[in-house]
Amino acid sequence: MDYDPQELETRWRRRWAEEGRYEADPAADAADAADEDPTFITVPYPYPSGGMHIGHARTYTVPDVYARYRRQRGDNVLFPIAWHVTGTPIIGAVERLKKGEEEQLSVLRDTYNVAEDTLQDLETPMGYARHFIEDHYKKGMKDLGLSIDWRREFTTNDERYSKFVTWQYETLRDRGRLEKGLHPVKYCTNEEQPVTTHDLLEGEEAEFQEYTLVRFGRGDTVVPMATLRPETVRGVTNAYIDPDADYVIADVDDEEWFVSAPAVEKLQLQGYEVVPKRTVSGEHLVGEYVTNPITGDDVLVLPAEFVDAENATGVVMSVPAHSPDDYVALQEAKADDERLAEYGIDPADVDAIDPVPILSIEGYGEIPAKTAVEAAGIESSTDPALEEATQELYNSEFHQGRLNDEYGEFAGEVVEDVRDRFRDAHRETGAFGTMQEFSEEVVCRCGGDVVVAEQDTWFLRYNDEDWKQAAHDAVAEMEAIPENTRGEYDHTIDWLNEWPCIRNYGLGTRLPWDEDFVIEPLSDSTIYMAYYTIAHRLREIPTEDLDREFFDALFYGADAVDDPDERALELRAEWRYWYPVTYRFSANDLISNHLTFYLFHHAELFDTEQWPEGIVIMGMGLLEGEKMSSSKGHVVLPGKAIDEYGADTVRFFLLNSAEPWQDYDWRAEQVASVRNQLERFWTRAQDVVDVPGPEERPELATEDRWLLSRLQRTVAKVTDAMEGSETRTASQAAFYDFEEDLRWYRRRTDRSRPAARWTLREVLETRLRLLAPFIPFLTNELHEELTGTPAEDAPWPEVDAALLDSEIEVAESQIERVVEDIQGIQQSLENAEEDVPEADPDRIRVTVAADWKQEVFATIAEIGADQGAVMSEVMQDPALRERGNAVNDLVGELIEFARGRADADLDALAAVDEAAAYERAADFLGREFDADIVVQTEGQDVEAQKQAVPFRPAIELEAE
RNA sequence: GCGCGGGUAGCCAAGUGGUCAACGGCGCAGCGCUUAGGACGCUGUCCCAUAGGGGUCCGCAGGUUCGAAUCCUGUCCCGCGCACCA
Repeated sequence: MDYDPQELETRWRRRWAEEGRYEADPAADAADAADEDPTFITVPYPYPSGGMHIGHARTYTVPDVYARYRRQRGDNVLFPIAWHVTGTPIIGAVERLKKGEEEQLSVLRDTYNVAEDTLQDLETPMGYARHFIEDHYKKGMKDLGLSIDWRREFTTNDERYSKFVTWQYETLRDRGRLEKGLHPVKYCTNEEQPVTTHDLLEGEEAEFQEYTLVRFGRGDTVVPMATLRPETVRGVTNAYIDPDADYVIADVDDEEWFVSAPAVEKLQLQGYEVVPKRTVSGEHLVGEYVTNPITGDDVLVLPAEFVDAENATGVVMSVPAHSPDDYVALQEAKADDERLAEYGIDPADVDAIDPVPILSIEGYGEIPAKTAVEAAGIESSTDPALEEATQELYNSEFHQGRLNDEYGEFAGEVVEDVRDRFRDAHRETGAFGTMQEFSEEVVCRCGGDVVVAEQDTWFLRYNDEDWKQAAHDAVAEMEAIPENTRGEYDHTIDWLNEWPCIRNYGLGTRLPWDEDFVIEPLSDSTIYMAYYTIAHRLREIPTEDLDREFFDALFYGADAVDDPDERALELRAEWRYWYPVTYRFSANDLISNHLTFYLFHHAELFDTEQWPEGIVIMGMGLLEGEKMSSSKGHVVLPGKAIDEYGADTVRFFLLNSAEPWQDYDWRAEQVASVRNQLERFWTRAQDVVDVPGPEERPELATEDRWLLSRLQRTVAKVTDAMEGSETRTASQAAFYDFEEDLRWYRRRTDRSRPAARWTLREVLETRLRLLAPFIPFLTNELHEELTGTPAEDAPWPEVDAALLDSEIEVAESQIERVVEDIQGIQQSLENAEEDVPEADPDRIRVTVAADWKQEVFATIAEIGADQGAVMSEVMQDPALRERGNAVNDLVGELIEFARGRADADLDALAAVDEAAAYERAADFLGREFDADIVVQTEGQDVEAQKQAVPFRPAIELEAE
């Protein structure tokens, strides 16, 4: 029968669905259930804001392979899936669709093949989600043959799920892990509401920057200067303002402030009470003096066009000693008496301004900005090198600059270490304020300006020390695969601050005590693995019964509430049966948020024994060496790949091309080659199925025993690899590596022998079981043909120690070695310019080393690769002593050979009867080289022309 | 800047102290099989070599060791993540 993956895969899919093959439940008998150690595998639920591509296929196939492996090992395995729809991406996608945005339509039509008459179904968020769930993810997952328990699926917008999340957040609040506070958000001044990155036209990369407002004063009016370098306040020599821009004098809280007009709204949005009183041009302040709140010095305000009134307060302080920008600006101001005079400034006052250094740094002079400007040869503020010089000096000063003595308690410290403390100290005294601003311009899709607003929000207190400690404990107790990711969790835990966990709009669960807000996606997905264990049975319970007490009873037991709901206690048994999660498989970029949140929340809400047992990190996918991108159409859809190659090929490629945590690259050429290999495997397996061998195990030839021994090694290696989720190593060993052994076996032996047929059948059955997690369709089919049972229902193979035979393996590798040596000699002879008849020999003479040489090797195998010890042992033997130097040379050579080999291998080698091994292989060697093979022993039959050494027989090619 | 990963033959890629001129795949070449092609099998694919050999080699430069692709130091280059975005 030809390999027809479409046909056979369709059949198995139907069978699995009809049988409910992967629906997992605790054992009916409670006592049995208590004994079991079930396996619970999870993977982050997909976000159906678009279709599924081949990268997703791998994300879900890796856990599937592990799940299938554990099932064959006899575990009860639960592998569930659900759908994450929380937040704004789906809403945003629907809105772009409804607006008829070309790019969005193109992604839907061209990349994801959405039919025209289906598009209207996508115009509601859940309609949109449902389309991608059903037609893409679910279909793709079923086509791939994922062993998912489909009864448990849900979406994060379901009302019962919301009840669960409600319980979670009420519990967290009661435990003091939630806190109300202010938080900077992106806010569209046109739409008058917060916006997300997806809503932006420009400035997606913009970062929040926290400016310090240094409260300079002019009389009773505060003139707040915005700076990112508050520690330079003692170096301020003057200020700059845009003389032509609009500024306002306003009441801010209980004071009068002077700020740029655009700053008014920003300050209002950031929690300041601002009432503008009158608008003036910047010129109003030019030529005036303002007072430095730290030093008490009065400094002159100069006009400057480079000041951007759109940024922060529109008034900046000048620190010419440390800012190349300011230094150059000051030079230019000094040089332009005319302009100063226009503004009524006495040029002499400006001339008198000298840079005031406030920190020292190696490699620069007393005035670092001067050094930098002069070194770069900058003469004008328009010189592009100025920006570079500024950046470089800024960096150096930040990491190496030490504050001068006038900084008192802060003196001598490096800026990097002292800036925040210095700033905080002056905030407390009231000299400094604060204001948030973006690092670049941000524009909303509606065209409105986006600014930073401080908004009331609820935070998760990931900064609580005791919570961090609990999360660290969770990391310490779990298995991190690969192990080098462990540090990343700890690092993230240390670095994580309070996390705003609500948004103004989006799908998902409302904040229980304030319906205006919705819990954001990374915060409503931290313990939902627990929900899987009960999802299917929760449907029988009316939503209104799913209150706080219900879940308290479910998760904390009968004693946790006064009158526990019986149904909750039943579900509790299910939860306790499956929990904790054995492995969570996830992408490495989720360590810095989702996975660490997962640990935090488990550490807080559940007992130690319910904490995650392990996390396996998965690598990224490339497509033909490049990043996948659905907007560019640079994706492969699983459906298309499965149509083209079959699901087994897709699975095998995804699992075999790299370990789960390594990056992989989908290359059509390689995939096609995998398909080819599977087809060949199928064809050869059919041969074995079609020509059955003897029922009972016959007398086996050496080659058969060799192959079976290799098979045992393969079983050991594959099992070991699977235990560590090394799917590449495992599938490589079971498929390709063993294929090499088979190739040798086919070459080496007569496969029509009954013993060979029996052996090949044995080998096939074992390999089908080893490969079943990877290519379940094909292996099920063949294993059923072979034995009557699908491979997945057969137990995982175990190493049969009786079939392991190191001696045979070692002897066989000697045969390989002889073949290679003969080929090497032939090659060398063929290199000759003239024809050498021996290159095509009629007779090959293989001479085995004399017995005394074998004895010397036996001594080495016994004692080890120690020249001195071996020599003194060997010299005890008078016969050997007689040979003197020859023995010494031989020992040296053999010790070289033995060094680095395991003792067990040396013992196996010592046990080999070389002559007998070559004699057994003589027919084979004769066929290989089309020559007569003569095996003889040195000193016994004839003396060879060349010296033989144990495991390196003398080989002589002879032509008639 | 902080954290992680990586640089191996034309390409992909295995290899963490000796069994390494370095697994395997792709590509290329020769031979066999075949009407032909494909598939399959065998052989070769850094340089030199008329007997299984020698030389050079694993980003670069040093070092440790009897011995290094593998360990250490320095250096260059590349990829990924760094938050309120799922």
